[in-house]
Amino acid sequence: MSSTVHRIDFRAPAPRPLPPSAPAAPSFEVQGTLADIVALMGGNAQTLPADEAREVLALVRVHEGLTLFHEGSPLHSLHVVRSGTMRCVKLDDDGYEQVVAFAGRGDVLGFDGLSSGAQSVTALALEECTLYALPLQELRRLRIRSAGFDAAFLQAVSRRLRQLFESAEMMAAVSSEVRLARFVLWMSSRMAAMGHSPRRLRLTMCRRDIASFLAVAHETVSRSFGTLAELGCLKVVNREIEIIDMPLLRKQARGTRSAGRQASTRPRDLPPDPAPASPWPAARIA
Amino acid sequence: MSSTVHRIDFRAPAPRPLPPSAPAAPSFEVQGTLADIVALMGGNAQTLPADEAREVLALVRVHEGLTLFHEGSPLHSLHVVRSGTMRCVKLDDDGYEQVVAFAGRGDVLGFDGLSSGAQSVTALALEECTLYALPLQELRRLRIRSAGFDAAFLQAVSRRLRQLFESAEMMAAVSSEVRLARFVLWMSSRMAAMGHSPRRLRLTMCRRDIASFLAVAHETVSRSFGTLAELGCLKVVNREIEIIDMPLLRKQARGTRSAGRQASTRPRDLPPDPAPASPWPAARIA
DNA sequence: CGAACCCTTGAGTCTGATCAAGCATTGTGG
DNA sequence: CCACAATGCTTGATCAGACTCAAGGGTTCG
Repeated sequence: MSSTVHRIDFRAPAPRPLPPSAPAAPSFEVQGTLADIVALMGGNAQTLPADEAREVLALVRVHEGLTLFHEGSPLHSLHVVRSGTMRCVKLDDDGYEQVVAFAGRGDVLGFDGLSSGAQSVTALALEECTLYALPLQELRRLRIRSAGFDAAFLQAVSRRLRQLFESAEMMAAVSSEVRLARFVLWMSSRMAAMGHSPRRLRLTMCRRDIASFLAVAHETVSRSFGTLAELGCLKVVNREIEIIDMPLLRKQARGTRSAGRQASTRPRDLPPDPAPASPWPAARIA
Repeated sequence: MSSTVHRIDFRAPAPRPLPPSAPAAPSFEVQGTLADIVALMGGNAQTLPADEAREVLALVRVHEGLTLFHEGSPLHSLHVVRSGTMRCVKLDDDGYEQVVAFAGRGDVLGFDGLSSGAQSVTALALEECTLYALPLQELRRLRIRSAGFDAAFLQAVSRRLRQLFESAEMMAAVSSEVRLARFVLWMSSRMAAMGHSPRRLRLTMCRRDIASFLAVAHETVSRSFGTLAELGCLKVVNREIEIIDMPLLRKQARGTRSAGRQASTRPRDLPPDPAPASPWPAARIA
């Protein structure tokens, strides 16, 4: 301990090349309506007046592997993912990168840069993606023009914020196996929210990305997948995941103190009184 | 591995008692103006029309240890911290709690619940706190009435979002020592942003809270503090932290491959070409 | 076919979680 | 005012989960 000199950085993700400096020249397509994006963000498109609903918005297409925007670059527009998955990374001082989020359909990108005027993460496409581009000026105009859009927008940002809390919960301590189980469940619920089957996932990111996101080594991700498969929770073939036993998977995702002694389970500073059942409405987080 | 049965959950935080079911009866005080809260959230209060600036807003006071709201409870109002520090936790299925954020002056609480209509975390006061209470209806009214408020509000939410990315970066992998170093720097920059000295910190949370937040054991936090002190970065006396050698601390907060061999430093999939200097504006994240 | 990745598996080492005491502080009640 | 209990903080010893290093199959692509 005293000789920190020898400390080796065992940060999970292996080094990545500097992003393929492709300045990302996404092709624009004039498509999409206000009704579209409102629904996308979780608002109620029905309530939009007809004239608003027909407003046309710009769409951007980003090809696999390309960068939509770079950390530190000036913030011109927000983006809302319409299809595909984006990977948000922060560049470490050493050039290592840390995956801080995966953004899918309905997620807002760039909002976190509003307060500083610069992007706080780099966003790359894990697969072919289409996104609504909302120049800040346009954003303001829309929010003023359409109360429905404004509400939906806030909804989307709120969802994003909650997602980050959830991912904090994922990365929080616990063993790597539990972390991965939670990750799979998270992906599953996202799939479900998009109308897809919650049991069959096609991961769009490689092991290393998952590893970086969960803050473990990519070899550990492999091994944990293996373990979960052995347990009968999953069937794993490369990036194809099938959830075999959902309850078991959930169980794995929990504290996993499972069988055996649970001696120290009792909160050690439990007050003398019997502490009645939880006095507030049970949390109903995913 | 095959026998996960024996896996022990080594999640960092020790068990906590169920929150002191105190229903938190905060005392209300009629204080605070719109100009106040706008400045607090990072907006420009100067630009507010005089009549708007004088709008009076409700303040809530929460005493140390008390709960402002519980995870899962219906969302009535957002809150903006004016003084003090709040601790945001998520309750694990087993009753363990995970600290997901510390909220200080200017931070918005509850916004993440907007999309679901329920609080997604529990908020407790680490010390005596005062907060602006913004009932949702009031919030909408203010946003419509005052463009300045609206802008400031978005700013604050944006800041919060970025903070979460930053804390993701903190928890991300790396050794516990590095994590703690980053935590201290983070606290320091927060102090600086509030006009306080960035070298002298009075931590408002106990070791266990830090441990939970960073996803390590509380003993490890102690040891890491010790190590950083030995290295000459810090002086630590209980919750009083003095940063002695800021550059050294920063260095510790980095990848910390420090001296010795740095063989594998070269990104292993560096493209054949010499890869010129970073093509985009250097990231300037704290 | 080779190059470049991605994924998996193995062996060895080390950080950090656990369990267990010990001080230091605080505050409560006799 | 002083003991006693309750917490918070620190330190030690032990053990195992996970990181690193290394190497081998599988794919995809030019």
